[in-house]
Formats: sequence, structure tokens, C-alpha cells
Amino acid sequence: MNLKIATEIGKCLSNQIRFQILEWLKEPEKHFPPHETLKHFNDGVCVTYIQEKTKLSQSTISTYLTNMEKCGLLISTRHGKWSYLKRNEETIKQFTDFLT
Amino acid sequence: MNLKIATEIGKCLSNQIRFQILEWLKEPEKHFPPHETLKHFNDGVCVTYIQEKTKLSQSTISTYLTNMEKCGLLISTRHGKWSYLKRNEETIKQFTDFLT
DNA sequence: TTTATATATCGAGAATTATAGATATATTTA
DNA sequence: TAAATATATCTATAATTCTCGATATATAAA
Repeated sequence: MNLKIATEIGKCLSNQIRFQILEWLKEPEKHFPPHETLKHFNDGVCVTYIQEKTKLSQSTISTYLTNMEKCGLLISTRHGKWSYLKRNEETIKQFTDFLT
Repeated sequence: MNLKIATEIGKCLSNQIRFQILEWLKEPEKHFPPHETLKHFNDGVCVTYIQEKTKLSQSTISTYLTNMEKCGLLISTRHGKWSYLKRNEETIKQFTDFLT
């Protein structure tokens, strides 16, 4: 972790909805309906479900999630036409270690 | 800690200079000259020293530090005409706990 | 191979933040 | 009390971010 990446993470955390997504992803089964094709949350939650819950436009949520992945807060996995997002606990740990 | 305050903290951490200040304040004696009137860093570092090091205008640095104090990242103590700033480790801990 | 669905990217206007100079306030010193 | 110093606040412009609709791409289904 360095200052530049940490600040990029800070930018992601500077918006209530983005921060909220990170919180929801702590417990996907509690905050999202079960996936129909993928019978688990091992790779996180698909973009559509996150979009529905936030009520933002598809393009906005896609940009948010892409940026959160770029700075390492999220891990993205594609299964067929769906992208699944989960927290990247390793980076989050590095970030909090850097801060403290 | 709640989502609103956490996001305010995120805003402070979304700027490289503000984040840097927080890092410097981990070890004041390493990054700042000794105070002339106050013979310790127990209450942190005075605004002037922080301003000099960042090379931002006085008004900008004052605004930064005020906001960082408002969201709980910093603790401000006045001694005479100087304000001293130090990290608020308690809030920082609450923030990282909230995130993880 | 056409159509449908999921996600990504582009371009633009609205909203917010960055930053500084001017000015105000608080405190100390002469 | 007047001048000097440290910090805070006000106001305004520049820069960045927000957010969306339009469009592109990728994959699956018909």
C-alpha cells in the first residue's frame, strides 16, 4: 500500500453509496436475493442486483464498481454474461494497516 | 461509527495531501521541526508547520484541518495563539473497524 | 445468425470540491 | 491601546466528480 493507491481508495470511500456497497458485500446473503444460475455467493454479487438495490443508473453503477475494482477494493469474476463482485479483504486490510 | 461519518472521513482521505498529513502525524518529531514555545509534540503539530510542509495557502490548510477535525480524524488543542493538531486514534480505529 | 440480456464506455451538463486572496477574529507582545 | 502573529471564515473561480442517456461490446439464447 502506498499513498497514491490509498488516496484512490479514499475516493471510493468518499461516496455514501459506494461505501454502502462495501458494507452490503460483507454479508451478501443478508442483503441480496439468491442468484438463479449461480447457487452461491462465493464470487460475490452480480452487478444487476447491486444496481437494483442502489437505484442508480446502469452506467453509473458500472463505473463505480469498475473504479472500486481498479483500486483493489473489489474482486470481479465473470461467469458467462454476469460479473460478480466481492470484497477484496486483502487490500482492505492493507489499507487499514496503512492508515493506522 | 456510522455510514455518514465514515463517508465524511472517506472525503478527507480522498486527497493526497490530507492523507499525507495523517501519515506525517504518526511521527511528528520525524517530520516537523521542534516547537519553540511548546517543548513537546503531545498535542501534535501547529498549523503553521503543517502549512509550510504542504506549501498550500494558509486558508486552504486551515480548511483541510478544520474538516479533518470535524469528522473526528484529528484533535485540535489551542495553546495561546497556536493550534496544535494530532491524530485521533480512537476515531481512526472505529473507522477501520467499520470498514473491516 | 438474429435477438435478448448483462456490462462497459463515451460524452455532456449538473453538482461538488479545490484552492487562493481578502478579510475577520483571537491572542500575544510592545 | 496599537501592532504583530496565528488561525478562521468568506467569496469566487478552476478543477474534479456525479450522473445519466446513448452507444458499444460480450455472451447466451432462440
